[in-house]
Amino acid sequence: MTTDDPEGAIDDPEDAVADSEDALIDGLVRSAFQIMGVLTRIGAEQDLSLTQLRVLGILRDRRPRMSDLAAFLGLDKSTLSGLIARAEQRGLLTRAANPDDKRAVDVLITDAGRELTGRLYLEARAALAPATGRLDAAQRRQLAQLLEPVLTPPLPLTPRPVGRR
Amino acid sequence: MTTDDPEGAIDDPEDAVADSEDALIDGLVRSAFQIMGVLTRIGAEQDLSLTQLRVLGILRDRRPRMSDLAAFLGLDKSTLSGLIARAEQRGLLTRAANPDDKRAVDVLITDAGRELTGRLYLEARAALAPATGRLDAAQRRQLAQLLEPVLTPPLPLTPRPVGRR
DNA sequence: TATTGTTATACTCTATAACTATA
DNA sequence: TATAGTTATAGAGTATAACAATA
Repeated sequence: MTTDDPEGAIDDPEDAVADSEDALIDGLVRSAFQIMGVLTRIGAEQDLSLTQLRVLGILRDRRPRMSDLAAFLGLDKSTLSGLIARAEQRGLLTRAANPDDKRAVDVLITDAGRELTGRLYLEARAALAPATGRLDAAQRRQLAQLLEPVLTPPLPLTPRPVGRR
Repeated sequence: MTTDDPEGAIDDPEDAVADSEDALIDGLVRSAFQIMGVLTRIGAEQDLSLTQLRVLGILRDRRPRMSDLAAFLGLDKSTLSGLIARAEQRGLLTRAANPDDKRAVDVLITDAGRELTGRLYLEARAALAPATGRLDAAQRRQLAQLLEPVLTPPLPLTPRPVGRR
């Protein structure tokens, strides 16, 4: 693939590196908007914003305090207060005092929230199946593996008490 | 990789397919939130919403009518009216009568909008470099190639007059 | 009649600022 | 003093409904 840019040397190795980054970022950005579109639509059908859906997904195996959750989401703590309050009124999650710090408030998913979240994530998988199905199983595994190093580490899991699952 | 789920048959080929889909969708969703986070932050520094930034990116080589743009973005036309009006007031894009249909309005990027968009996309690439840099160039190319079949087709490009670039 | 786009309205999301309680 | 969280406020994003102009 040559270029007709008179300023750039043809076959410059640095250009090749930059091109592979451009193509990758273009693909990542496009896939991001596509995924967000699916999640936004599925959430909207249940009057859940994208952020609320994301929070519920996080809470499935975590019990973070407000401030940690806000930092992870990149939101101001005041934004999270309202968001959590609305979801709490709908019975999807609860707030509980943090046992170690009387200033802090932990956020927990409820059974109803867990049930709804599980249902919506199945819907998302179904909605994306036509897209992911254009790869075979080996390609899907390879894509997931290549994605792994690019991903930011998630919020740490909250350990479950021994003996429960 | 075995499972301890007592309900599922071990090494069931259908389970393996489902697992590869789950892992892929998990990675795609996580990468989507990561990319959105970067774009949201970069846009916010210029008082641009994620959607406005996306619109500007689309307009770089397209001149869609309002209704087509709204449909592609998955937004109501009334939502787009406000969005475009605010960006137009800032001089980043313009509306022009569609020559073929007197009801329709085309959306065009301005020179200022193009300049800003180019700058922000460079910023996004720089912000994502630590993440994409965890792959070498060959891996980046492979990742982009595997992503390609998964992606929804973009809005059609508006052909440029011959002789211009 | 149907389509394109705008406007009025209402609600959610978001950040900033000011506040209380605790560390 | 600094940190955790809430509330008040204001602006942007979003959809629904009603409307005017054109197809």
